[in-house]
Amino acid sequence: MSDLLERLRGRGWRLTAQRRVVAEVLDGDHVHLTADEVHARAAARLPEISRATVYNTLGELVSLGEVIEVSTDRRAMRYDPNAHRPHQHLVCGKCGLVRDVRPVGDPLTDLPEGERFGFTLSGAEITYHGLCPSCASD
Amino acid sequence: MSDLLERLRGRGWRLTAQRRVVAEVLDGDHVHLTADEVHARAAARLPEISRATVYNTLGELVSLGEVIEVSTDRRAMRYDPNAHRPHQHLVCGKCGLVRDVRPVGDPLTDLPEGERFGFTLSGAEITYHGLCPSCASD
DNA sequence: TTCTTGACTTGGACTGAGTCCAATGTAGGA
DNA sequence: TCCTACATTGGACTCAGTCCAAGTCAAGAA
Ligand SMILES: [Mn+2]
Ligand SMILES: [Mn+2]
Ligand SMILES: [Zn+2]
Ligand SMILES: [Zn+2]
Repeated sequence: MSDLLERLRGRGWRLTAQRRVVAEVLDGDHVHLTADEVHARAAARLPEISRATVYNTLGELVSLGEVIEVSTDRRAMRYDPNAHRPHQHLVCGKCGLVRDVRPVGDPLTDLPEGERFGFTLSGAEITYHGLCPSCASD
Repeated sequence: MSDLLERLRGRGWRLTAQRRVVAEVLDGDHVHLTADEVHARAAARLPEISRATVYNTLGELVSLGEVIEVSTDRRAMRYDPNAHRPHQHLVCGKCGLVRDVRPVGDPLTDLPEGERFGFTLSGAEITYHGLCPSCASD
């Protein structure tokens, strides 16, 4: 994650305490936090950080391609640091748990020419829905 | 569409003018309107209809399985009367045009056992992204 | 090391989408 | 025709996110 910060500094990013804690909070696997969750965790380390800065920083990380936005429900957008390896999402409909998954094959090839309506395709997003082990046994 | 209204009346639905115009507005193919678009079109026929009633009616149609909710962007939910035949969506990233598409195969079978994390799967939603013919030639 | 300055951060006002509710109206059975 | 449980209404409210003017500060220049 500090290699991330170095990379961004090389791209002209000013390294502030606020940006550092946001990057730290986003470290890990299967991380899909909302902006307010990021803010709460960042504020635990740096109490004066504002919501506006969290939104600014997340937006920059997204446009720099270091974080992707994922919407798993009709509520808040989630921020995912696993931007380097393409993947899809498996969501528990009861507790909201999100796992990164890699289906076999390229989703784009499943859409036959006759179903493309002349579009130029650029990508596909898949959300698998189900119940996680602990929610299934309730 | 009036067969829909009959079916719902058989299920104890009171047939009001408001519900009738909401159902009429949702008729057609490749229809994916936001609640406010439904409200605007319904109000053209029945000026006194309220936003609250449009939301109530759409919510009922969704829980009765007659309409599905689709979120194609980070903005408003869209309401899709094509609830009878399972399908996926192809979205133009520029103008927002949405087409119903049917990829080959069952998306669920593309997720190998080792990538299911013990979940009980219930469905998969795919959004294909691209540019429609007129946006691609700009 | 200090200076300078444009980039960064801040709190709070604002927006858009959606929910909730108490008061009012009405579909449809008796 | 009457009754009433169900439906509709406007407006207040919530939640996620955006915007802004004022204040702060990282980091290059000297
Ligand atoms: Mn992910
Ligand atoms: Mn559709
Ligand atoms: Zn669960
Ligand atoms: Zn287009």
